[in-house]
Amino acid sequence: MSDLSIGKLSRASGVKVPTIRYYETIGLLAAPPRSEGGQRRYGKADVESLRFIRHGRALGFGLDDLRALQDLSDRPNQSCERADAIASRQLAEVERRIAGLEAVRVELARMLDHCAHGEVDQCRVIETLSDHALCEGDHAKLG
Amino acid sequence: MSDLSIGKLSRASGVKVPTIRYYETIGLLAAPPRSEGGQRRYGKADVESLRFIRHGRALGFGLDDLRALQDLSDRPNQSCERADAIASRQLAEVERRIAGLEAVRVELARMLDHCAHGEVDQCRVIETLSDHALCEGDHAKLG
DNA sequence: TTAATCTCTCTAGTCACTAGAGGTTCAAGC
DNA sequence: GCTTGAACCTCTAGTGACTAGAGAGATTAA
Repeated sequence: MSDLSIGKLSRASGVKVPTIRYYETIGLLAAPPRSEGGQRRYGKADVESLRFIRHGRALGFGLDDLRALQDLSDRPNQSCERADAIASRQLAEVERRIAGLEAVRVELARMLDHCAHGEVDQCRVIETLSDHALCEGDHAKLG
Repeated sequence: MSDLSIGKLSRASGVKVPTIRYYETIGLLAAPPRSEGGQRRYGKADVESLRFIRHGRALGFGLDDLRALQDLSDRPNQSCERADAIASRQLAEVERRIAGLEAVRVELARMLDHCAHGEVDQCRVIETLSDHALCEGDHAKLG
């Protein structure tokens, strides 16, 4: 009802203009009505919707998950089991990534620590990278 | 000299066949000689090269960084200042990501913890996502 | 020789945007 | 009412680092 242009919606929601249009093309945000000249006109519900998405993205949810969570929030009488499941999976994924990055952090720090800051042929940084045996398998994919 | 096919190189290095070809197209791995029938034939140096790359990727380095580090390791008499700089930047980046993910982990855990496991309209998970005010700004981009 | 496996190139798809070209509409000031 | 400049439109292509698949040719073991 408040008749926002895409630029105003962008400022109100913190989501960039091209990103809003992108969300529309993939069906994550409903296509709004248009002005006579063909420009998009949004209402307050769209601000909420985009904030929801933005917050979810900041928490690392994929757009598919956010679509599912949006669908759930539109049907308030359902069990929130599915929402829980999605969030739990995301938490597990985040924990997995933290663990991976932590291992990486340790190895990078050790590399830098042991480097004598001399010439390349004695450089721990490059040496460590070359010598995969020193680390084989102890750091997972970072996703 | 050991005349490996791309499949054997793949098994020896732990890098998938299409990825090896991809590295060749972007100039990260040198184009090898070919058999009479046109198939790629590799030597031991390629195994080393791919292990170097694989280890670097596992540590989160981008392919451009790995190209730079490769170049450095080919010129052993240079100062390793640049290698140090690249690794330091990477360490900082990893630490930034860990911090971001840690904030995300805390919020996801709180969400799930407070969820009464009832219906969607009382669901903390969806509520928290909707209510961006609860978190505004306290978690950075995850990169 | 034959069959199975491997390898070849090429194109297109992934995710979640981002950038740019080239053109149209809107809103504010005069 | 007119002008100007910002905002808006669509469309295509690019990002990083691969991954998937089609359709054809090469290699190798029995």
